[in-house]
Amino acid sequence: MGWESRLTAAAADIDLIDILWRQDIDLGAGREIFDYSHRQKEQDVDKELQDGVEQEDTWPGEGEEVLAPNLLVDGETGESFPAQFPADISSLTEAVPSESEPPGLQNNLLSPLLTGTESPFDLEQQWQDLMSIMEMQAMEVNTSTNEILYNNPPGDPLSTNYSLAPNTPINQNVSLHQASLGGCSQDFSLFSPEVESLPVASSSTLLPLVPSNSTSLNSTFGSTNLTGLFFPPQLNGTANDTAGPELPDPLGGLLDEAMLDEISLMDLAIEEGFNSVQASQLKEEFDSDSGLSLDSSHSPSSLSSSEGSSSSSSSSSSSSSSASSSASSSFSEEGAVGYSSDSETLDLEEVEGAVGYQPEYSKFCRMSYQDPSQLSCLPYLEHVGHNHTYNMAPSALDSDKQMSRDEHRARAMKIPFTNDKIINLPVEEFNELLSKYQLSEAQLSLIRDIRRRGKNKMAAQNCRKRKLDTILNLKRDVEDLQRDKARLLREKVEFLRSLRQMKQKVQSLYQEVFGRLRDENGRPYSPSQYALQYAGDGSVLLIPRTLADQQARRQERKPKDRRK
DNA sequence: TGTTCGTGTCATCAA
DNA sequence: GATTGATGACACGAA
Repeated sequence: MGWESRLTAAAADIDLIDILWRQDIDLGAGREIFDYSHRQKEQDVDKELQDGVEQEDTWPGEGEEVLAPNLLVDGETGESFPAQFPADISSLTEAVPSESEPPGLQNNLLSPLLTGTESPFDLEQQWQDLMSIMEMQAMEVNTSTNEILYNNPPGDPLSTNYSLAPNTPINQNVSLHQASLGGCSQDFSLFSPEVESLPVASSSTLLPLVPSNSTSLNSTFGSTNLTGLFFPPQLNGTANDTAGPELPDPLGGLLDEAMLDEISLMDLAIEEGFNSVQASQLKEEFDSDSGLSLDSSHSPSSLSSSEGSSSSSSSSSSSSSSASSSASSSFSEEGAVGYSSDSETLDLEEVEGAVGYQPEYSKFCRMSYQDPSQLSCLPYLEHVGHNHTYNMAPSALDSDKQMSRDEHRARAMKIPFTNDKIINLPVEEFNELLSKYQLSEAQLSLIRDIRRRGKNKMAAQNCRKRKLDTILNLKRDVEDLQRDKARLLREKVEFLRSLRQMKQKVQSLYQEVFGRLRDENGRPYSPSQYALQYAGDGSVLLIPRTLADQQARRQERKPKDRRK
């Protein structure tokens, strides 16, 4: 049963909450801000109703009948709102606005639980968060966001409204004592030295908390008028003020459906087994401004026709095959060529054992030399079979007709050894080979050119592969960093949400405690005249608002002085 | 027909 | 100084 439907039992309450909500929605406060405290009060109401005790409104003259005349009309929303709300029912120190203070100041004197910690989360900060998360949505590929946001049981109004992560360290059963101790002391200015030094016993204005007896409790919560009971005019006004600027929903406008849909799409890509590169390509479907288009659609199996033909043709080269055994050992020792687009030259073992680059990213590359397994026959490097540049006419295609330009030149110049040897032999062996033959200057020049071009060709291939590796590594790094950023933003959102919930709990506890307080005559204290304040020892004091105002101002000055 | 890609080649630099 | 590797730039053919 949702909170709205429950509220239908008290239409006046709905109106009032709507008024408050509409006033605050501009400031980013979600309606759920009101929901939690209301939910708690409903529980109390149910409890009281079960006791069968029907009581009057506990705030003298603060029922709806009295409330109505005090309503003011909001110039912006056109809604009515109570005229003299105290700044914040949850304010424990400085949240005691004097009624003579201007509204602006009252806003600043909201609950210390809120004001004291809101500075990092002011409106500007919220917008920065919003923008950050808007960036995050474009890169987010983690599934956790959806899980956190959507996996709440639908029947749980708390989790539904607050989207509380399972591990969010929120104690749902926070007691007043818990709320006033330990962990809150840092964030909430409840335990200021001023508070601790208050002359508790001597001050006649300070009233010790006297727990109401059962009768007064019943008189407090027995009312069926939820508005008058839980949101007395001033308290309602406080809730309004508090929920508005103080408790903006960090997720309110951030994780909208469009964003989550996109995140879900990216999550789906991951869940469907896409690897990071594929996921990144999917992302490029959305945002293709990287300038890096790694075409993975070209599988390594799609060897170009030129490669295939060159491979087959070169493998049948008789001269190459005869020299392969002698040359290959030298190549390995020399560490010649890593990968070879003209991989026709070396057998697979030598290709893999040689220097160069293993085709780690072969699936991303169109380069046909990426996959050694595709190279069934691996003759010599000089048999470059790229048919687009050096191939002979198709009519000349037979086993050893597809030769490179240098091969043709070598044949024309009657070079007595293979281009493979020319290119890949170590310098000493190469010179030794040259010395065995009587070669003309033209032949020697051609041989040196062949060797230079052959080595440079392999170097160019290695260079290109290296460049590709660098690009891919950078792309991977970018993805990792984007993932980290998204994770940190998610954590920030969760922390903000937890903080907001804690504030709401404290606020609710304040309301509850204050509402139960009774003076000597059994009447409740007016929130416009009194406020609760925590002492350093964990006790709670009821102090006049004027004193609380002074405390609040002192608290406000402190951070300013610190900045100076 | 223009673009993109893969490749070979040259020039240059550095080790 | 020669050799070799790396790399930018260019040209070419193929898709």
